Amino acid sequence: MPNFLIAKLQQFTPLSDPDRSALHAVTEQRRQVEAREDIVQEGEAHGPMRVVLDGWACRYRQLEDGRRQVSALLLPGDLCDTHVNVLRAMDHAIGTLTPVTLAEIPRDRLDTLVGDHPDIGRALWWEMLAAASIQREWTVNIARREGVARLGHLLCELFHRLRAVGLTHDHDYGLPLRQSDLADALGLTGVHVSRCLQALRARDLIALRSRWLTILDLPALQRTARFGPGYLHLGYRDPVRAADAIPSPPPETVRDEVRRHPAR
Amino acid sequence: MPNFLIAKLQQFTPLSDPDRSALHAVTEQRRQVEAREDIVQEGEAHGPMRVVLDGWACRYRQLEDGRRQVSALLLPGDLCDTHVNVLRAMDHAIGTLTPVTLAEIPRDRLDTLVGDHPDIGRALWWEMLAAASIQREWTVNIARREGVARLGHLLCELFHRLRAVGLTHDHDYGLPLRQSDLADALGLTGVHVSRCLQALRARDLIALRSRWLTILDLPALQRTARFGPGYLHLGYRDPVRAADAIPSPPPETVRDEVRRHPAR
DNA sequence: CGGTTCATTGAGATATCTCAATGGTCGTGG
DNA sequence: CCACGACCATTGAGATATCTCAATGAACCG
Repeated sequence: MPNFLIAKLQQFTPLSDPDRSALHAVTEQRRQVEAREDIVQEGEAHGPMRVVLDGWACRYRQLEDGRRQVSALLLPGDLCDTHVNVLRAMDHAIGTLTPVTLAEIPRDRLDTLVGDHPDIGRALWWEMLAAASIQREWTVNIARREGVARLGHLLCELFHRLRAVGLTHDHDYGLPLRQSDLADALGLTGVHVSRCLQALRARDLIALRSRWLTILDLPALQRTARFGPGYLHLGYRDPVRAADAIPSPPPETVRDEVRRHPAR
Repeated sequence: MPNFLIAKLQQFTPLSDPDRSALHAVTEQRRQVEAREDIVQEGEAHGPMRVVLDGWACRYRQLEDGRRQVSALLLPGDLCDTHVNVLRAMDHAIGTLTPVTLAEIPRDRLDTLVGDHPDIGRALWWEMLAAASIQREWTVNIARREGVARLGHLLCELFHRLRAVGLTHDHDYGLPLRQSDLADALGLTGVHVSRCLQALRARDLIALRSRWLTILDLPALQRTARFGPGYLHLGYRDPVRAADAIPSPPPETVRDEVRRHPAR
């Protein structure tokens, strides 16, 4: 499996060979988590720095009435806890959506890593700020766009973020979420997400079958979603995807596809 | 005027005398900005680190259709740009809501400040992470709570944040926003905010007159808004407000009040 | 005093929700 | 290989929250 953390950080700066092997070394310690389990629970104290190396996870808060709100989607290469030792307790939980491979980097190793490799430190800084920017954009998206555009916006965002780590194939990508997950992320209902998806399909903007999304007309989708990629702060500078991360082809049969993603 | 940056950072750790005077020194360079002007515009490159020393500002994005969404409210003591030199361009604008006093700290002074005063560095870290947590909570609030609760939640948040810097008086505070500003922050319409305010008034939870908010029953308001202060990561450890920041009394006449706040 | 800005109110339009029923797909066990 | 159950997506129809537009009212300002 390619190292998606490296792929991601290289979106910010090209890293040297020593940088890359240091990152490889530091992500060797891994942990598998099943789908639909918590990685970190609300109220928990801080632990090591965790990185999602494969699979999808999310930050979420469970509301009193049983509904939940996902406040961020964590894709391969994303960091779980930027909140170093500073905050006492997690104010939200992190849970998996698919089976996830996690790297756990002890704080002291992280410190020496950043000390020895300033470019990595800067790239981690960038990742934090980009994540904050995404969070702001979610606020805007949820607050101001109606269902269809809101959903389209998320699908565009995921496309660009996945492309940055080499997890797209043309205008396709594996989308291992069910509609209720999308609803939790968008502040909508599962039922309504279903209808919004229909609307996007009816306009020939997307096709979604068996957890595989095809964007049929990216410019048109971005237009209807009023999506601009600037807030992602991605460079696509060194398109790592060819070299370091090979995307899977679109599925031939449903069964094959589902098996391959995202456990791979 | 008390230094609200110091008041705020002391919510995280008590600072030593040298720390405090270093902060005083570094915030001496000030700038006044009129109400309803931009401090930083979208697309602008990074500048010095800016701190709101007095008055209210907000992060916002202007949408194509003329509406705008406020993604964060910046109160006295809050930082404008955490995005150090890392990101190329602002993905949102920062504008004032009232007249604002700004401190502008050049990057190199910031670096030496943090180098010489590690506690300040840690406190700035904390401020960043707390801001990110607030941003997540806004996502949840806007996505999942209906108008009345959503508005109540914001009013509770502002109460706690203002109290942390000593800008409350009992259960009152100056709220220099018009209803359309609240609407922009909440993802609602001005009209609807008006109705939600009526609802809160009708339940005897708040009183709001001439930019002064009185919370008549904080526990009840927090209950109906399902507000929990944990995500603010405030300690109230060293209640600086008595020592370093004197809140203004509630207004006697409308005219007096409006003059005093927040220009002071 | 008249103008400007903001808040309030009313009434019809729309987006989204809720609840309940139906249908599809996949895995499992006989 | 089929039948069943589990899980998820789809559809329909009525309920509700919020929006839009327009009119009125209140406060303040010069």
